[in-house]
This record gives sequence, C-alpha cells and structure tokens, in this order.
Amino acid sequence: MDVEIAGIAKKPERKQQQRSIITQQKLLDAAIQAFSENGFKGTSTRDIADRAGVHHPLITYHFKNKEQLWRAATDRIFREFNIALVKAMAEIPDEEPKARAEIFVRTYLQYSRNQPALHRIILHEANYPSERLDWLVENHLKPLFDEVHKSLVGMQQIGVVPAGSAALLFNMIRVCAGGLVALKLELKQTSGIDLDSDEQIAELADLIIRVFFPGEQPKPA
Amino acid sequence: MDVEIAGIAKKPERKQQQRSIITQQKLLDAAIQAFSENGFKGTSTRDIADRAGVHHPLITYHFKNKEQLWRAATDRIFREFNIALVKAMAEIPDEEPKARAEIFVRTYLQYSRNQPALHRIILHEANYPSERLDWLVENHLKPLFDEVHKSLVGMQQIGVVPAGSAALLFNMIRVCAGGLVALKLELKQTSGIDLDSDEQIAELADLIIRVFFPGEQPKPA
DNA sequence: AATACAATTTTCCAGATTGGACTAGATCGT
DNA sequence: ACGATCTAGTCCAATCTGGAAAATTGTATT
Repeated sequence: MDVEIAGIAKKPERKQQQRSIITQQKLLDAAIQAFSENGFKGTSTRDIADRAGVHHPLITYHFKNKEQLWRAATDRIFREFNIALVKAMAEIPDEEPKARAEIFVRTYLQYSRNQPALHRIILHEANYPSERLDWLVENHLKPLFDEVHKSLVGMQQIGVVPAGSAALLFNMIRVCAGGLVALKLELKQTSGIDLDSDEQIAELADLIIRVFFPGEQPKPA
Repeated sequence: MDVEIAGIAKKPERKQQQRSIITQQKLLDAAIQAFSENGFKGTSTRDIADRAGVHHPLITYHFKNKEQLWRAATDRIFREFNIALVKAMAEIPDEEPKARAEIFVRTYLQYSRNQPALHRIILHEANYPSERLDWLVENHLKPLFDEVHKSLVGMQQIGVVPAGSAALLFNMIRVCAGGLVALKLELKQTSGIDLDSDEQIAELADLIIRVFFPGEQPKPA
C-alpha cells in the first residue's frame, strides 16, 4: 500500500490532518500580523501563539521553528498576491500595455490595503543583511521585478512612461503604492489621509497613473 | 553659595560632565543604528550598549530608560536633518519655488543616504499605534508636512506640479526618496541599483523632479 | 598638592521573557 | 477500536530589563 514516487520508498502517509489545518492557518495569520508589526527579531513566538490563541509549543510542532514559520507566512502573502495579480492581469490583452499597467497598480494597491504586510515585511528585512532577505529576493521579489521591468521598458519605447532608469521607476511606483500603505497610520495623523477608505485608495491609484504613465496609449496602425 | 534662579533654590551644580558627553554620543549613535534596524520592541538595551562599547547600565544613568533613549536618538536625527534642510533652503529665494523643490528633494535624498534611519524609524513606528508615533508626528512630522504641503499647493497653482491631492503628492515624493533609500539593500539585489553611489542618487533625484515637477517655472511678469 | 565630594563607570542581582525540547494524554481518520 | 496525529502542560538554558551597590574618575576648594 505504500506510495512510491520517484523511485524512493515513501512512508505510509496513511493519515491526514484535520483540525491542525485550522491551527496552522491561525498561526500563519497571527505570524503575518506580528512579523509585519515588529519584524523577525522583534517578534516572539509566544506573541504569535497568543494572537493565534494556541499554545506556543505548537509552533515547533507545525513549523519546526521561528525561521520556518516566518518563511511559511511570507510565502503565503506573496503567493496570494501573485494569484490575485495573475487573475487581474488575465483580463487585459497584451496589446494594451497602459491598461495592464493600470490594472497592476490598482491590484497592488488593493492587495496592499488589505494586507499591508506585503510591503512591511520587505521593509523589515531590508534593514540589514540576512538570509531571509536573500530568500525573499530570490523567490519572490526578483521574479516580479524582472517581469514588470521588461514591460516598463516597452512602455517607455511607446512613450507612455517617462524616460529614465526603468529600474528606478519601477521601485518608485512600488513605494508610492505599498510604501504609502505601510505608512497609513502616520499619514492619517500627519496628512489627514485615510488609506482605509476606498475613495482615497482610488484617488491614489489615479494619481500614480497620472504621474507615472502620462503618455497616451498609441492607436494600433 | 548655592545658585538661585527663578526664585527656586537650585542644587549646588558645582560640577560638569566631561567624558560623559562621549559616552552619550556613542550611545545615541548606537541607538539610532539599532532602532532603525530592529525597531523599538526589537532592540534590547544590551544590544545598544554593546554596539556603543559601553556597559549597559550607563543607559539608565544617562537616559533614564529605553524609551527616553529612543526619544533622544530620534530627536537628534530630525534636528540634524532640519538644520541641513534650513541651511540648504536658505540659499534659494522664495520667488523660485521649483528651484526650492529641487533643493528640498536633493537635500532629503542626500541626508537619507547617509542616515537611512530618518525614514526607517518612521516606518517602524507606523506599523502600529503607539505614543512614540504620536510624539513623532506632533514634534517632527506634522510641522514639516504643513510647510511643504503649503508650498506644493502653490506650485500646483502655477502649473509646476500636477493637479491632485497635494497631501498625497507630498507623501509620494517623500517615499520615492526616503522609502527607496530605506530599501537600498533589497534594491541592490533585486534591481541592481546602488543607492550608496553618488551617481545613482543624483539620477534618482533627477527622475523624481522630472516626474513630480514636470512644469516649467513661469517667468516673472 | 591634598582632600572632599560629585559625576561617572563598573559590578552584581532579581524577576521576567525568550526560543526550543520533552512527555503524556486527547483527538481524529480509518 | 486502533494507531497516527495533534495538543496541553512543563521544563530549560539563554537572554532580557531595570536597578542597587560598590568602585572609580575628575574637579574645585582649601
């Protein structure tokens, strides 16, 4: 009855988890919240367990250790975002790059609003070198950058995006969306901006598009 | 022999500090570094003392506690930045708002490059509500915002800055400068951008100005 | 230049919190 | 009802914070 895959004898694998899925989910949610507030070093496993409402040794059981939990939590955020992005982008044909850019900005902003951890966790890890940062770059950041960078260069050639380093422009756009959302608590107090409101998010999206994509989409010949 | 000021009997006050100034300076430098890396919660006073190369109870002696040390360190960053900003702005007359905006962007970028803590500490504190955030907003962020916001509105009226919420625009500009610098470790790995180099900083400044201040300064009548 | 005393530093401690290990028992899929 | 999976509860060594107490240093007065 043993399952054999790739020629290696696997363990019986007869049972599955049931309630544990809920526990893992609760732990992941709590971990995302905690890590995005206080960073990896600033977060204790007990804090995460408390937020999740479970006993803290369960972290060891389900995720081996704090490092692996961080990785699982981060993975979930980026995976979800990617799914949302791919789904949104699928609706716009390649022939309309400006419309695609708009949908990208709006999707990123929308997702960030609901999950500010997307940008906050990057910010935490960018504060000093670590293996976590390397992992983040290789597995999630670089792939996204490469793709968007390419399309940005294309849009510069047709005059939709201002000239200049496309790498810098990509990151400027990124922080104008995610970076502002990460600061939303401060923005509310300092500038009276409420990025939890749909209207202001839409206004920010419009502004980003107006500023960074000022050119008109050329008509096909 | 006691000194009397304001009618209240003061303590003798006969002695001054000498070497302690060095200790305080070392502690402040170390604190800025540590807090900007790991945030308030994520930083231990022992870590700060170790970085400073002094014994940790000296923090209690000189700054009372971790909270006060954070406040002193933050104060120093913003004070220094303000001095640099005022000095730079003093060279440009009020009649040339676009030139003033340029100098503002370049100064902010320059200072952030040498002291990324300026933006990083704000980001840490904006992750969840705290008295530290309130203090930061009231003492340093709000005053700066109010002033720049006003001049931004003026520049919109003469067509130098795109229309739209000036509050949003201010913060977009701010994160394009400080926010990118805060991410510089990641940017190097993901995008091949080195914000430690003078050239790339200048390139970023140019780009920010081109994107956010596209209009020409109108000639005086 | 000797002394006294405040300013500063060092040494040490108590109580709390950290990440992680371990075992016994409850629970769930089969 | 069996046995693997999951949870509760306990424990530990390391590290944390905030202080107290002792030792040292520098300065001002005599």
